[in-house]
Amino acid sequence: MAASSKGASVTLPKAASRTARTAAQAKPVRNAEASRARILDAAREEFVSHGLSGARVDRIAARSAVNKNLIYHYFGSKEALYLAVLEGIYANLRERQQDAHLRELPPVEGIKVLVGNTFDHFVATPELIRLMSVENIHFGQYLKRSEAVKPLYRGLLDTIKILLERGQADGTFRSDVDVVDLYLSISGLTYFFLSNQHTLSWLLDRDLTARSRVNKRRQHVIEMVLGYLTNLARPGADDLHLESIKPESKK
Amino acid sequence: MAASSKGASVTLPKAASRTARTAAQAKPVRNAEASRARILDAAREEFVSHGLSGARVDRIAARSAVNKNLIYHYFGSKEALYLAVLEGIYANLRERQQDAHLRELPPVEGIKVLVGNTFDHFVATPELIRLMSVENIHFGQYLKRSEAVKPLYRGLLDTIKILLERGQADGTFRSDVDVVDLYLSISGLTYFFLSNQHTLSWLLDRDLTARSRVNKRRQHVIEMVLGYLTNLARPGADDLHLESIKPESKK
DNA sequence: GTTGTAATTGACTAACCAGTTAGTCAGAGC
DNA sequence: GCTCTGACTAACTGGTTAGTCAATTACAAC
Repeated sequence: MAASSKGASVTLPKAASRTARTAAQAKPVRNAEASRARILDAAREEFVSHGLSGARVDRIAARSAVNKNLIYHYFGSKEALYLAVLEGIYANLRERQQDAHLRELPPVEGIKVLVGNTFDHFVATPELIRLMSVENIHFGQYLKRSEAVKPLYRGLLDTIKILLERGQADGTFRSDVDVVDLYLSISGLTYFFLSNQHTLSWLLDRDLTARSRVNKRRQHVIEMVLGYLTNLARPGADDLHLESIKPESKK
Repeated sequence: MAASSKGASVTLPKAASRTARTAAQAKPVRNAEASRARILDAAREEFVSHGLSGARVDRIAARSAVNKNLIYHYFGSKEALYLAVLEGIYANLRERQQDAHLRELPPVEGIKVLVGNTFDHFVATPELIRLMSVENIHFGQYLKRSEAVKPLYRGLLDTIKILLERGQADGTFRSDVDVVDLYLSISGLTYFFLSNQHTLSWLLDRDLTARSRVNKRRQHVIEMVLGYLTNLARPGADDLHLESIKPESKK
């Protein structure tokens, strides 16, 4: 309405330089794919450091050097953008699913490598843990909209199961192990340490982000899992069982 | 400025009923402590279910049936209110610190009860885990302002240390265990399972909130910790050590 | 070179929301 | 019964923020 009459008279240094660049075979002026990718990158950073409610679309636009409206053009809404980021991060996990080769290793060796890989992947991808936390704060409601992620877990569980059964068959591993529990433990031993690093460092008066601490933790997690699996004596198993499961004070 | 002249002419049915109630020795019309408590309760609910950025002060006011400004009168700001909630939740942990009696138990029994108690407390107080997640999303910056919480952890760590050392002295527990790592493992085995229940239930196609699952998990966590501690063989210890700590692909 | 299409933009808006202003009201102490 | 303090409230504000409107521009195909 107001910005109407500025038709042809203005100088065009921008357009000129753009055409020049294009002629010089440099980056094209318009590049949908690149813009989309830049938006996703900036959005990941933003959601990772501020959560879903704390994230600001304007900040994402600024970070990706893109007009805010382009974000809505490509993704439709803040929540849809968040979901896209979430799927991207989980899809990244696909790499780790390349663990089929572990299935042929000796059980102890296989578990050792698997636990180590899990640990390393979590350490190398801090965004993963932070987004998992964010998503669980929101009761996992966004992840549930994405069917794509689910199958990835099947393979991981299968690998653990195969290693576990082989180890049980040859008498290396104890027999009373549930695959899901084992997976939860492998992940949990690493996850808590990393997801709560900030509060824990403060509360325990130890710098848990220090490289030496992280390496030490890696070692401990592996030893814990294997120590449990290879302990065939099952200490206290006599009175450790069902009768000790109290109903709990849950209303 | 605008709302000036409405001095004495208005009807006072509210005031009348209030006086009646007061006369009848029911709840007093004004009660600072009760209002403060109601605000804190509502705020805890709100922060637990929406996080810090997602929480709405207006909603807290509505939930606690209190005028919004009263919240500012008592707490000063949304962040200060959040901190008050946080301190309250952690102070609640003090209960669990009543574990001095564990120190006299036989080591295996002591660890068993300690792990069970930790698990039960987490299960019974879901707000604790959710607020811990929220706080870590914010890099623990609010908790760090509260010096009150820290000492609580000292006692817990001491208890674990005493049990551990007694178990090592009498040959029940392995010797290469770090107290901090052990504490992190005890908490982590429970925390991950509970904090990520929503996404995990979906991804693993198992209802992890089911009572039977939770009981099963409790059992597993106890067995894992004790299985590790009492495994004196230290399997793979020969090649499990320092040389396997790779520098990792960290930039 | 015209036309169609998708990329890209600036300017705008309506709702929201933390925090404020300017008070009223209840009761304790005198 | 007056006064002073602190509990409590209604109405408002200014800045923020997700989302929209109405265009303009680059590029490709014809």
